[in-house]
Amino acid sequence: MTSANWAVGKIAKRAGVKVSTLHFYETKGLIHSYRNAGNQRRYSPDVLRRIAVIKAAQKLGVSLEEIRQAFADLPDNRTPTQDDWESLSANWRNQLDARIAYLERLRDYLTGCIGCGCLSMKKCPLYNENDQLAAEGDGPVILDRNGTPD
Amino acid sequence: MTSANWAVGKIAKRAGVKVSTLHFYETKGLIHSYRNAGNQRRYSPDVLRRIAVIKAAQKLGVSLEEIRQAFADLPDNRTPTQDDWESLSANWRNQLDARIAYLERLRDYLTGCIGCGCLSMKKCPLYNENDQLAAEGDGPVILDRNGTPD
DNA sequence: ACTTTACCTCAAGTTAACTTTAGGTATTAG
DNA sequence: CTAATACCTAAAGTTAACTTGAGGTAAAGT
Repeated sequence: MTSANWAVGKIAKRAGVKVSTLHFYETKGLIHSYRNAGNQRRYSPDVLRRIAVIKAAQKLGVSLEEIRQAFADLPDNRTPTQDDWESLSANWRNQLDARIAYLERLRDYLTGCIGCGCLSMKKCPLYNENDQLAAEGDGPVILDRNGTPD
Repeated sequence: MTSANWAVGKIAKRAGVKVSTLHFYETKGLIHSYRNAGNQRRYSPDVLRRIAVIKAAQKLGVSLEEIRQAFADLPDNRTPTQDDWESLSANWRNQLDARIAYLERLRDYLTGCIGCGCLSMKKCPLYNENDQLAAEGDGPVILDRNGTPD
């Protein structure tokens, strides 16, 4: 069995997070601890890698809830092996690619919109991209010349 | 003078936001309204463009506070003209470029880290990028072989 | 005129991801 | 053995960006 005798303060220091964060991650089901005779948390060193995965995923823009689900999908909830991490990262990489692509599209629109005066709510993709509003019916519309109500 | 006789519900509908959002933006100093005899808000149609700018900026990842500051930097706090919007967007574009570059770097690391087993807290850029933790002293460190505490 | 719909203000609720505080126990250093 | 740390739990506070609710007024439709 893995040695599980690290106290929470030691783990926190090594991982570069606060003790309260570890408590919090535990309540969220992201990490796990054992208890010693005095009811204090003791950790297997595996938890450090798990925290590293959490922190890395957060940088990719993955929420704790998504991370929790990814961890939960691991067979019997164990700490990810290298293979597990590979599939997690492949998954998250797709999300990252999508986010990058989205921002790049915005950047292009932003460039295109400079000086074109197209920042009218209905036409400009900067405003409407990914909005259902862009369709028909109510929602953003272009102002008429004189801007009178009704 | 600009006609300022749009009621908040009309503006909300045209802009595709809730009335409460307009109230909220007003308390944050992002938009401005006039009052009629019965103390109800009335808007100049300019506000629609301002909302469009807010929404566009949010998509770029700019916070409301940063938007407020950008608006406040406009001479006499007026609605941005095309030139104003150009300089705002040039500014925000830089931020966007930086964000994209950052995510691209993460993507590269993610690719590089797949299968390399480097997700150890001290070495892996996925964990340490932009962290002051990466330097010296306390902070994330690599586990030793046997993972014993102290 | 009367009734519905739109507004108003102020306070409190919401979500994510934590941190802080309070009151109390376990460990550790000397 | 004792004092200083380290831990524990549960609850409340924090920030951003809004939304919801309560109690009451104004405007609009018929």
